[in-house]
Amino acid sequence: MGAPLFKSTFQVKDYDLDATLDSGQAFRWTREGGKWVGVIAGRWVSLGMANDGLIVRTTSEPGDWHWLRDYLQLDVEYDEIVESFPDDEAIQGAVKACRGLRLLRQEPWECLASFICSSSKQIVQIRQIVKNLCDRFGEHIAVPDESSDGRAFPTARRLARCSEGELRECKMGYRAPYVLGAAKVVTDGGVDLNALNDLPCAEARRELMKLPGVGRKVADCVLLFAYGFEEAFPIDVWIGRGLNQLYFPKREPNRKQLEQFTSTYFGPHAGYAQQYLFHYVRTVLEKPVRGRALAKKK
DNA sequence: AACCAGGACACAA
DNA sequence: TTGTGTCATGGT
Repeated sequence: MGAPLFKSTFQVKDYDLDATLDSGQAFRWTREGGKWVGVIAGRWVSLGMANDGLIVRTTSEPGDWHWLRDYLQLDVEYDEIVESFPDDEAIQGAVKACRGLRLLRQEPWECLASFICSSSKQIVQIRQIVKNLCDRFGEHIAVPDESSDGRAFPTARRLARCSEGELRECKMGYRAPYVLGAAKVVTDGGVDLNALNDLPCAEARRELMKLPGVGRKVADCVLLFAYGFEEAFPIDVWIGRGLNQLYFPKREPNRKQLEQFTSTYFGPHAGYAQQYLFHYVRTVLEKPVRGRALAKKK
């Protein structure tokens, strides 16, 4: 039979669970009957909202909830963050439309491997690749219902033992050698993921970019979503188009110029601003036109 | 049925 | 240093 389930409630305010778990920063959360089911640090977890309270069910012994508070970032000063944004129409509109959207604090290796797989992929496909990896190579974890199959995200050590073909069977295509190479470097200490917390953001970024398949954008995602470097501002195709539309409707700057702009303009919590803009352009601005409106001109 | 996706990389200029 | 073709796979 399944593992016993422990329930606890956390008082939260300004926390939009749906937006947070479904905004393209983490890829394993699934909706199951009004609740979100996922895995945090090898623990099966179910999350739900009711009466301004966050209801948590987990197979992990209650007591020290630090792993949960840290992952969900329950203790951040939300108001201070959104009030630090510049007072322009675009970002203020995004905050107004997405109030309660949060950044998570994910495990570095899972975040890193997932975003190596993310390049030039739609979010639904990234989720499928990550699921394939977990189903094939993740350790079994305790689950409340024996009919379900809970697994942790596979360790770097485990993936380093895979063949490139086994990874390609997870449908990650040309990213397979990247994931394999990164897993090997991380496993034999070429890059120490546990040491990046103590580095300045720029140095941590340089370390990450030593890994195969990790360029500026993937590195920034990991810096922001796993290490909490809030000055990191990942620029993908959506953010690039969004910034062009909202801030530079005529000029159309290139990627480097956008990096310059975003490194100062949005302030010390720029990474949060980035997540608001990302969610905003995807759920509000471009919904009716599905991208065509901003196609390359000429 | 084309077009594009939370890009990185080797290679050109 | 900045710009282009290529790389799998599948959603819309």
